[in-house]
Amino acid sequence: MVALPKQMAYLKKMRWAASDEERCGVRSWRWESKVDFDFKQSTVTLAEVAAAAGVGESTVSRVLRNEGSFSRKARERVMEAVERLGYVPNRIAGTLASAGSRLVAFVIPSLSNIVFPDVLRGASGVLEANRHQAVFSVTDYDPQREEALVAAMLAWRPTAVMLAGFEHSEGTLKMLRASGCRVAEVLDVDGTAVDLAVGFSNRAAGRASAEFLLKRGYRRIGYVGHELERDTRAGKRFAGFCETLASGGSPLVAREICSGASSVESGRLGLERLLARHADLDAVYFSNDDMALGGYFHCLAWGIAIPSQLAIFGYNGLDIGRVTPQPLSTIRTPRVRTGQLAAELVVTNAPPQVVDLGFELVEGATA
Amino acid sequence: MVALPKQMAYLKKMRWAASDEERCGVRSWRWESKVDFDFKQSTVTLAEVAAAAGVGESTVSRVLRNEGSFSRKARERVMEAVERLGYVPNRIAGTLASAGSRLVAFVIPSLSNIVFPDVLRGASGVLEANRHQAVFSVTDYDPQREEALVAAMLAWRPTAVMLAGFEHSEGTLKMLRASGCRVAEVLDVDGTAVDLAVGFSNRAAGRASAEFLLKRGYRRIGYVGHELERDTRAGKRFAGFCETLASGGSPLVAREICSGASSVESGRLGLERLLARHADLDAVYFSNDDMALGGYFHCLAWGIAIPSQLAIFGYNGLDIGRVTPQPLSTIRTPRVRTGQLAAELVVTNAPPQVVDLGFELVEGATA
DNA sequence: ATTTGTTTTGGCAGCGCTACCATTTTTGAC
DNA sequence: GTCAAAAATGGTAGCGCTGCCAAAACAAAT
Repeated sequence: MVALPKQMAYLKKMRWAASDEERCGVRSWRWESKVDFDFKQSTVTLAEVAAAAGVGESTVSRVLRNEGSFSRKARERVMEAVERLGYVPNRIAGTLASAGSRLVAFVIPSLSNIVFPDVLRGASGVLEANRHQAVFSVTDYDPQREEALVAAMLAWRPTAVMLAGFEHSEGTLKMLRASGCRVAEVLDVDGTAVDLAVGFSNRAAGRASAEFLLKRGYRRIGYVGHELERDTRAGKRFAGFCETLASGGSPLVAREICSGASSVESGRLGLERLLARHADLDAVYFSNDDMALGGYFHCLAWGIAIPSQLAIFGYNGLDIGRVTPQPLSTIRTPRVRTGQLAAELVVTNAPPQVVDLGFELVEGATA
Repeated sequence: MVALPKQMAYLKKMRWAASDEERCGVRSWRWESKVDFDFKQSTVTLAEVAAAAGVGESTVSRVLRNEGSFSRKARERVMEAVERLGYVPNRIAGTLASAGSRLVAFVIPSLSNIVFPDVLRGASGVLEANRHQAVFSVTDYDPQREEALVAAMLAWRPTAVMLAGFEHSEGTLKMLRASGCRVAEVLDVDGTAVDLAVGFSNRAAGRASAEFLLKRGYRRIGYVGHELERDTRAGKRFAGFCETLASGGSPLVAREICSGASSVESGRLGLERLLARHADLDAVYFSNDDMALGGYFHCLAWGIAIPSQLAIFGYNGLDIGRVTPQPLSTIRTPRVRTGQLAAELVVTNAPPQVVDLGFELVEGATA
């Protein structure tokens, strides 16, 4: 059912361009398609191309895949026919016949958290260069959905499935193992891989952050994060962080967990709430850079001096953090590289392995 | 369908083992897989399930798709066999036999520009709810690549193809029209649609921004943008902006075009360069919020008072702009909704139409 | 019981392509 | 020319599933 919003509150606000067309409002109109409205697939098949070119089907197939041997003349005739008929190969049929889908499935927690688009971006280039294609779906950090989506993905007989981290339901793991396709678990190395894993240690990142803050002399340290049960990698960072703080003799003073996904706004609100309870903190660790930026903005807005009055530390190393008036202190992670490498391992059919790409601590100016 | 195992032990308490290996470096090791390293696809077929269940193939097919009629008993026997054998349906074969891929192809310019993940996010939910799947590839704003990628996508006989905007190569258009699959062009309405279009008017957004700035009394206005030939929607905004400025009697004073994609850093550098040439500007329009944030940070860092000394105006209405110390003045666009609606139109096989979802001007505090 | 109508079932022909193999044509060395 | 080796070609059997159809089983009404 097409649900066209009839009246949206925000539209009333303003009207522009009284002159010609009214563009700002919701508007919709029919457009007489030149396309035949009976949307059936164009049905030029390889057999038809073969007939048109006056060669056998096998020859057409070989020419099109540039594989096996065929004469220059055959090639020309085939290409001519392909062009003339507007033939588009059917990979569905091709895959069924040859058992090689060249499809790589991504089952990721979210598209809002820039981390995952980054991985997709890295992988996407490599896949394309190797004539593979990316399919994806979004779990919203829900293991149940992940399981259902993995099942759906496997139905496409992908070359590989890529998932975030190691925490999956038993059912998911079982399916993956039974599927026979490659599995790449990315963005973490703290756990047991099914097959391939590419990423970095979140726990170590948490520890490194704590160590840095301690070394800088901060002692009353707090944490602002988002839902940890869902984002298990953030949970691991937090655990590593607390661990090192504790063994350093300055255990975490307080934490504020914001419900929902991480966001700049959550970070800002989280810090506000945390400081309301503990005004004497001298440093705050955030679950990631988005959250940290929110904290940073809070401080800017309220005139809290950074880092003398309060230090801020994030995670991810987003580009934006390098351009803020004071560069954000954070840990930069090779997310794009993670996607690239995972894709490379998959397309080269590399043996099972875990690759730790490490991370880089960016000192910045906020801690 | 594969029965999904119930309990998930996915939250197997992670062990935060003591300080063992140093995780921060690059490291990689082999892991002895329990999976047979001959990665052949599991080969349980529907026929085998039928045999195991003691029913015909058709019955299995009907049960699995929950379509047509079958007895309760048949259902039970089939499900039991499916579970016991770990059968995963093969959609490749299913699609070939039934001509309905339930695949929606996205050919988008970029994953770095948050706009596109937003659209994907909106579409993704709707598609999933309708048992469709998203395939995507990235053109990097290159029409040639777009053409190649569309061709590759069409080989999967998708239900629909979604593209950004209306500017496509002749070849792309021809293929799309000939493909017989639905086409949705998103994020713009200023142009001629092939089939479906969902978005908002970039021209009008540019005009609205200019009108707003003029109304606020700014007269010496500049522009900082990124490569316009590539991002045609940004180009349309710019055109609309200049148009209104000119007809308002205060034509654009200067512009600074940064090479490469839009980014916070480009915005900062761009503003710096622009001000070096024209110190007397009283407002700057940016090609989008990322760029505008960069400009905002530049001002913060250099003590340029906003908006009294210099006004800043962006485009997109990113969340982050609402949380900066001064909320960013910008135009908020319904990107997620665009993805949703486009997906809805596609899955409901709605007639060809263009839907303008409008936009909202956010006054903010920077202009 | 018999008839009529309804539900359930299984067989099988493709879907469009590739893999394999057998056949034909070409090439090159004598 | 001849002959063996190599290159080029075409026929055809599936890949795993769904759609169609006829057959079988069951139910309801006489």
